[in-house]
Amino acid sequence: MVRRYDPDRRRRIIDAAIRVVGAKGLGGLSHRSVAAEADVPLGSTTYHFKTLDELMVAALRQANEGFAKLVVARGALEDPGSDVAAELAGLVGEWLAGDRTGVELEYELYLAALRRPALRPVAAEWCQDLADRIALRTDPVTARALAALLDGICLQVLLTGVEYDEEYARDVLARVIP
Amino acid sequence: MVRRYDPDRRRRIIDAAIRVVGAKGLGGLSHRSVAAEADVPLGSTTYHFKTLDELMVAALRQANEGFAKLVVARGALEDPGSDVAAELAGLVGEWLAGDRTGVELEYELYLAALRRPALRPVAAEWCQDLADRIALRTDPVTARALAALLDGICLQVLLTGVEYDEEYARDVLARVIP
DNA sequence: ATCCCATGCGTACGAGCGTACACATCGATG
DNA sequence: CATCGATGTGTACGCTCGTACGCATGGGAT
Repeated sequence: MVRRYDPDRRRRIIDAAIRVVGAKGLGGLSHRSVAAEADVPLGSTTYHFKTLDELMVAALRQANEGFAKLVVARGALEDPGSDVAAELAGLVGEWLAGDRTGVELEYELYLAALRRPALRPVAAEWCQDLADRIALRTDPVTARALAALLDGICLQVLLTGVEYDEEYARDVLARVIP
Repeated sequence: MVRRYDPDRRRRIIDAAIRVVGAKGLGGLSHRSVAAEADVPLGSTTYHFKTLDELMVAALRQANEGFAKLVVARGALEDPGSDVAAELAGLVGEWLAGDRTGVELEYELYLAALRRPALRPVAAEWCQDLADRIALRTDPVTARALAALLDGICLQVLLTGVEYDEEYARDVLARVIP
């Protein structure tokens, strides 16, 4: 009965949800676990998010900004003279290099969209955003293919435990660019 | 107390598990749901599979043969003179065309493997198998890239709801082949 | 023929879950 | 200042779950 009328309550719940998914996976996400992590009562999470899907969508939306921010921070895809394949390969390398919690989170939510229609639009947005960014430097068809290949490469790294090989990525990405 | 000494008990439980995952997703898999689907008592599933992970591994291993069987049935990748890109694009088209239960199942495995180390080897096997098959017709590096691109394309189709475009797939796959 | 134990069966327990709902508390509105 | 709605809080209900455990059974080893 202490922290009443918290203006950031909603945001804090979303942040907590991201931490929970990062720590325990999507399966560990529940109104209760989020409430505990956010240090708010159970009723508060159910008030702001009637269903778990709603909470997931909000969390996924926020988490998905991770890669986008990396792109901006790196200033990738900006210089029209640079090697697109090399830039993308480097970008993914940096993304995978640090704390992989964010990466795993993105893909977990991404793949969860397979079974949860509510997440589908968010996943589609993520695809589209990436393709759009790449399309600044290539034609749209190539951009979509590059996005698909990047996804595939990331998944292979995450799932098979194989090391990310930036050389290899740059090479095969370059092949897709006509 | 009727069906005692069922020699196929284990197999029937696995089959039931596959049906359950196909119908309700991995999240719907539980000892109880499988027991109900297989029409066996709860104790029987827990006896044959101490943990859910064990059951998942068995079920997914069996389910993963789906794509491989399709490859064999189609006789794909056999004729050394054929167009590899076209064959792969057609294969995926056929895979995605019919009942998508098997397809979703495969990708659900990916999702689960992200968080469950027990499933990682199974996912890795699937990746490796596909790459090996393709490597019959290309060098290993290209094969791995093709497998990644196929994954990415499938995911885009499954997640964004966009129609599978075999022409497009054939085109971009061909670009990867040197 | 006897015995052992892998296998099958039923039940019970405690934990965690989503949901619902009644009550408390402020901010804004008039 | 009075009121009302939005927001926050606490609790309780009914459900499903994994797990454990005791008993039953009969095939195969001896």
